[in-house]
Amino acid sequence: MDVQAGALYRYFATKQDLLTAMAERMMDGVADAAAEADSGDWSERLSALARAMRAALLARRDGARVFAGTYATGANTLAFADAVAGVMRAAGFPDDDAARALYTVANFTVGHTLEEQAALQLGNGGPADPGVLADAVAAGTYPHLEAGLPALTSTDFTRLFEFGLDLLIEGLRARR
Amino acid sequence: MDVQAGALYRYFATKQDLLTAMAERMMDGVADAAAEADSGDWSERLSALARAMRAALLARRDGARVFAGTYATGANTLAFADAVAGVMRAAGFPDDDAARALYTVANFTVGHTLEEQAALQLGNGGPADPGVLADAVAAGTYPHLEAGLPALTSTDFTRLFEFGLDLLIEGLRARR
DNA sequence: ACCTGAACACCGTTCAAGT
DNA sequence: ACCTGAACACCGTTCAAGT
Repeated sequence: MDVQAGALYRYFATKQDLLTAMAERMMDGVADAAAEADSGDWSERLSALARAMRAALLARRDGARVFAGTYATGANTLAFADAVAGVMRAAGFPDDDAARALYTVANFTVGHTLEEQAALQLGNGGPADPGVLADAVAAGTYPHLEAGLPALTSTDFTRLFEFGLDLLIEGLRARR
Repeated sequence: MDVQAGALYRYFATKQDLLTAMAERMMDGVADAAAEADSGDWSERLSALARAMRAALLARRDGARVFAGTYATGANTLAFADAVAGVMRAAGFPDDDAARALYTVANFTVGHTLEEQAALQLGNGGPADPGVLADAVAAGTYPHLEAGLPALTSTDFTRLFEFGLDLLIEGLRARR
């Protein structure tokens, strides 16, 4: 914005408040992903919500860090949370499990995207480039990491996200 | 430490380096949790590693935030990663799935503990107390959140962590 | 009503000077 | 060898003064 930093204090009491408003803004429309899911299957609707949240965080520089650093309780964020819990309850899960599943999915999504965006910035001329991990593994004796190095240094974060999401959904299915 | 801030620059080139060293220090001994697990079952050994990591982050103020903000590739962190991948490979998972499972477990654990420590600090005279969520839900129309409010506002973070961990493990079992 | 510009306290970093 | 003290640039915040 073409404005001095101090001018923002007319609209937000503190920088935290500004960041919280930004987090709220990022979540705009994310809850709609459930209704837009192709099938009526609960697992597809849950996946759609998680993917929409990841996409929303990825759309802004440091989106995950901003979201993780705030305690957003705005309408968009609550609508998203309500949608996730709603999908779970409709699938037959008890109310408290639906609430816990919401936290698990959200925490995983934020944790994943936090790492994804951090890796993106390291690639963009940051202090440590991705080769650091390969070098560190080569320097020590980590047989299991060495075996998984292709997957560990892969930049296909979508696949990594889908892997974790699949684990959560299969875990939910087993508990149903 | 009884020392001026500037004195630390004899040991660390930048504050980031100091934080990375702190992250490394927190992970000291966490990898040993796998060997100390009661049973030889892979799921018990994996759970033990995840619990040990959460405990290590919880042991320090802002532990999760420090860990999430660094790109730690020290011996302790790599030993932990190698232990997780090792448990997975021994359980029969292919190398790349073992690597991805490591990321999923780590991202979930960091994401969960990040939120857990944030909530702890909000309780300690922070700007927003836990009642904020209840108030926000009461003000709007969020039927599914209302139904799950007891679980949503619970301070039993161990139970919440175990719930998510169980989902991941059952998801892994289904894929095995 | 809304912004600028200057000021303040604070923090990351540097470095000459002390011991 | 290791620390202090002062300095610098930068950032979050405040506020009087402008339009």
